[in-house]
Amino acid sequence: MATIYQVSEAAGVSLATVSRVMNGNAKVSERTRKKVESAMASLGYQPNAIAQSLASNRTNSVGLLVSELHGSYFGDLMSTVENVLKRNGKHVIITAGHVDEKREHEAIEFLKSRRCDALILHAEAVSDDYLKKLVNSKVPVVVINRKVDELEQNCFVVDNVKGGYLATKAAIDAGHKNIAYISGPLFKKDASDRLAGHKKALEEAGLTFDSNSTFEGDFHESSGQEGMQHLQATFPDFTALVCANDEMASGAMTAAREAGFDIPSKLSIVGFDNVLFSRYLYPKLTTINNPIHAMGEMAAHWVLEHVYDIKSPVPIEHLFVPEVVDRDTLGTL
Amino acid sequence: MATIYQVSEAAGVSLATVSRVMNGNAKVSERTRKKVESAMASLGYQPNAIAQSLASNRTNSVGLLVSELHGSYFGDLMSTVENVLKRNGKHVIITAGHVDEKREHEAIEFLKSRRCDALILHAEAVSDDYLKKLVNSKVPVVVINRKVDELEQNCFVVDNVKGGYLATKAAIDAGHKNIAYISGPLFKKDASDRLAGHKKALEEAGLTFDSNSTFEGDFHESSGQEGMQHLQATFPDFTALVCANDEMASGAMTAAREAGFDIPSKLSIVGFDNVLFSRYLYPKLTTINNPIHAMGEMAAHWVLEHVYDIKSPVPIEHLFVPEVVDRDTLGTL
DNA sequence: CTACTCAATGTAAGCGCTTACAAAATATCG
DNA sequence: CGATATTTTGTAAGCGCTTACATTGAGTAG
Repeated sequence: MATIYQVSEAAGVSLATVSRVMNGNAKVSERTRKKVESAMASLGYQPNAIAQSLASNRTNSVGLLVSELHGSYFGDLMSTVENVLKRNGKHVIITAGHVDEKREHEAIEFLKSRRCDALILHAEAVSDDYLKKLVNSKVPVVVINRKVDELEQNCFVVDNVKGGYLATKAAIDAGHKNIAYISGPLFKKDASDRLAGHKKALEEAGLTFDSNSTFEGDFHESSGQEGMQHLQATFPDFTALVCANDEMASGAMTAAREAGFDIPSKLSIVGFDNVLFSRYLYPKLTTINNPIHAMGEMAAHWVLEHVYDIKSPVPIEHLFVPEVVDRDTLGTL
Repeated sequence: MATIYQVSEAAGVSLATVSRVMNGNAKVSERTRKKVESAMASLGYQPNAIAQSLASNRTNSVGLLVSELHGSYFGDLMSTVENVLKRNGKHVIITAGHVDEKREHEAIEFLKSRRCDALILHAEAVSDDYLKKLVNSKVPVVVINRKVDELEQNCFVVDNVKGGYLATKAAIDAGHKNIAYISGPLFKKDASDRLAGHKKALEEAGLTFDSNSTFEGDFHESSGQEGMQHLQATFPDFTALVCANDEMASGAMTAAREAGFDIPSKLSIVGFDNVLFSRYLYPKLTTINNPIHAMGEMAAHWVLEHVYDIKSPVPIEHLFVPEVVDRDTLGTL
């Protein structure tokens, strides 16, 4: 593997000059630039990014922490972030935290040890305090899908309360009065916010909230099935079921079908997130759009602007509004 | 950010000693190890991975190229690879090639410039020659889902011909005689292999292959819908439809439903890959298991064994056999 | 022709580590 | 107890770049 030194020799110039043409910054005469470039080409020279980073204290890479490497939600997030960053010549280093405090912590430390120029975190398990400390350290950080007090400027979140509200409101508007709810794990802020929105919509419509109408799931498919089964016992007669995400809605649909409910004639279902596969489901899932794409883009632009001085083409927003995606699983009563 | 130098000062030892306790390799007396460790702790020292890499010529990271960062298939692959590598203290740097020769090439060059210790490539667009050159250069490379002549030892593939054969055979065994097929883009080896398997099964059963019975899709959902519509015109009366992947099968199911076909009573459908969501579909998709999980694991173990001298717990295999996953979309005639 | 600019290039000191090799400290043994 | 083997520690030379500063060499004005 050729080094800059060999290039400089071949081109008959100094290291500094080669470095200059590589970085295109300083003024190099056309003649020597040509010489250097042809030397590079003939040696198949490829700069050593590691050495560049060490010397320049810039890695041109931003760390991205997600909970999992699979799943539609994270797939969308990773894709979006990578796209806008790559378009600007920056690279993404992705790690997974698996919603586990220790592993998230390690993942973040890993990204820091790789000297990422900035971090984009979808951190679910790590404490607010840790995040605050992180933000106050040297490395620029943005947090996705989590609002931390005092860190508003670094957070990009969807209005989960509103989303939860809209989901249930849609069911109410369709004439439903007995509405069951499968929540996410309530220690997670987004899950509890969505539930809060659900309650708000009920209240506003003069419906009373019955604690038997709710099942606490874990955001995974299977807990949607469990929830459906559980709710049939604790809260029979519900005509609509709102789920805190699409995975659980899918599970609930399966369970409902097995229990002989036709969707949506006998049971309406509303999801949340609008992940890609929600549209492949049958019937196509009515859900709440979670603008993960927009948030990822915004987070990436924030980084470009704050770290690399590349102005964002769009104004930086921190709060995103969810919307109802009306498809086929919500029937009028 | 503390450096090794500051640690060495605080502990009253030399750089080398600090380095030694960090790497745990050389013999350091218990006493000085303690001193160094407490100095590290009190300084919050975190080694600079970049500097370590430059000095040691080891990055402890392996590059992973996938076509996309989203999608079940790649999600599974990334997860699996990351899991086994992380378990062994290695890190994964993920990039996307987007099935475009130029972008794949760039992505690989990026991984090389980051001095990854090894590369795991799901490369679809780059030429065989390029891959051969790559393998013959310094960096250890493994290729997933693509068999390159002369590079058998570096390739991990599923037997696509057999998979295609099994899918169609399953339909034949269920009594179907008019079997349509939606293939992937035929310039891709896996797509053409699967189609070859399909033809082989037909032939073996004494059924003649009618070119009107086939539609060339692009492996995406929407081309499944198109394919279904197209085939109704060119090859009416088919009772079973075999699709070269699950996404297209899902699209075909949607189109079939819209056209009023009940699945599986009026139309049977068989997919390929057994991605996660195939089980969420309604009816649950009968498909061919593509052991992407196993391949990812194997690729990771190959790297651990060949690059890091960590013996693989399982014998290294290069060819994986697909199997039928019998669910609800294949009906007997 | 000399003095002075200013652009183009070179020199060399790091960046934070690893690791041969050398030196010092300690253990072993007759 | 001294000589030798062995363990522990230190010294210093890189790894492949970037970049502040120094140098060179034209070009320009007087």
